[in-house]
Amino acid sequence: MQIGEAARRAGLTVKTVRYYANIGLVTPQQDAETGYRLYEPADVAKLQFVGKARRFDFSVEECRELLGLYEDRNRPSREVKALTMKKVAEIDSRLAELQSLRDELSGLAASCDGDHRPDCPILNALSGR
Amino acid sequence: MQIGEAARRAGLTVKTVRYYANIGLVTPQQDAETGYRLYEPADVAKLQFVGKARRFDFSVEECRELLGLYEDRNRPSREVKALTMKKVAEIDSRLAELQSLRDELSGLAASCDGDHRPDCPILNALSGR
DNA sequence: GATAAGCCCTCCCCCAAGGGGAAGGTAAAG
DNA sequence: CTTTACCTTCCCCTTGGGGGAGGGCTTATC
Repeated sequence: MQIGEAARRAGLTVKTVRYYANIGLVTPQQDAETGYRLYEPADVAKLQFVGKARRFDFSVEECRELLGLYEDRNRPSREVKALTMKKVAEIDSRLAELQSLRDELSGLAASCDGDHRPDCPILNALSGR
Repeated sequence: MQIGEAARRAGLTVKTVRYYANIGLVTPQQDAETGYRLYEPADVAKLQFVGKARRFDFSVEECRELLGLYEDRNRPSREVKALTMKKVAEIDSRLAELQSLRDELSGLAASCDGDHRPDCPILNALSGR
C-alpha cells in the first residue's frame, strides 16, 4: 500500500511516516519507477508500535531500540524491562519536578489578591523580594 | 558591567543572556566602540526575574509578558494572577498525563518477568496484542 | 482533448531555547 | 611582547516533525 494508507492505518501523519523512513526507523520498499514508498502490513505494524511507544513518551531513539528488541525473536525480556523501568524513573523525576513547581506557583497565586491594584506577591517573588 | 559578570550574577549562561538580548527580552546598552554589551543592575534584576520565571516553566514569550507587567508599576495584579493560574492549569494537565503514562508503563514492567526468555508483555502491549 | 482531483515525490525553511565552536577584536597582566 | 581572559558575530546542531513550493503520476469528469 502507499504511504497515505499506511499512515492512516497506523494513526500517524504522512509527514511523520516519511520522517521515520528518512531516519531509517521504519523503512518500506520503494517503487523504482515512481519512487513511491510501498508499505506492507508488517511495516504498518511497526508504525503502530512506534506510535504507541511515542505516546508512552519514549524518544525516537528509544523507539529504535525497542523496535530492535521487538524484531529480535530471541532477545531476553530483561532488556525491554530495563528500558521501561528507566523510562518510568524518568517520568517519576519529571513528575516530582512538576509537582513542586505547581505547588509553588499555586501558593503564589493564592497569595495574590488578583484585583485592580498593582501590588502583586507573584511579581514580588519573581523579582526576588 | 560586561555580559559575563551579568550572567554570573543572574545565574544564567552567557549564551542565554546574549540570546535574551537578541530577541529583545532584556536589552542592555551597547558600547559603540567595542560592541560590548553593558549591563546595569536593573538589567541584572530583569535577568534574574526571567531566570526564575523560566524555572517556573514559563515560556520565553510568557516571560516577556510577565516582564512587561513587572515593569508597569500600575498594572492590575489580576493579569499576573491570571497568567499564573493558566500556567498552573497547564502543569496540572501535564501532571495527569504523565501520571497515567507512568501507571501504564509501570504496570507493564511489573507484568514482565525480565529474565533471559524472550516472552515480554511490554512488547506484546506495544505491538497491540 | 483538456482539466481538475487526489495521490505521491524531493527540497527547503520554520518552531523552542539555546549549545558548541570557529574566527577575530580588545584589554589587562606578566 | 605575548599570554590570558574577555568579548563579538556567524553558522550549524539539537527534537520531532509541520507547512508549503514545485513537480510528476493516474484517473475521472466535462
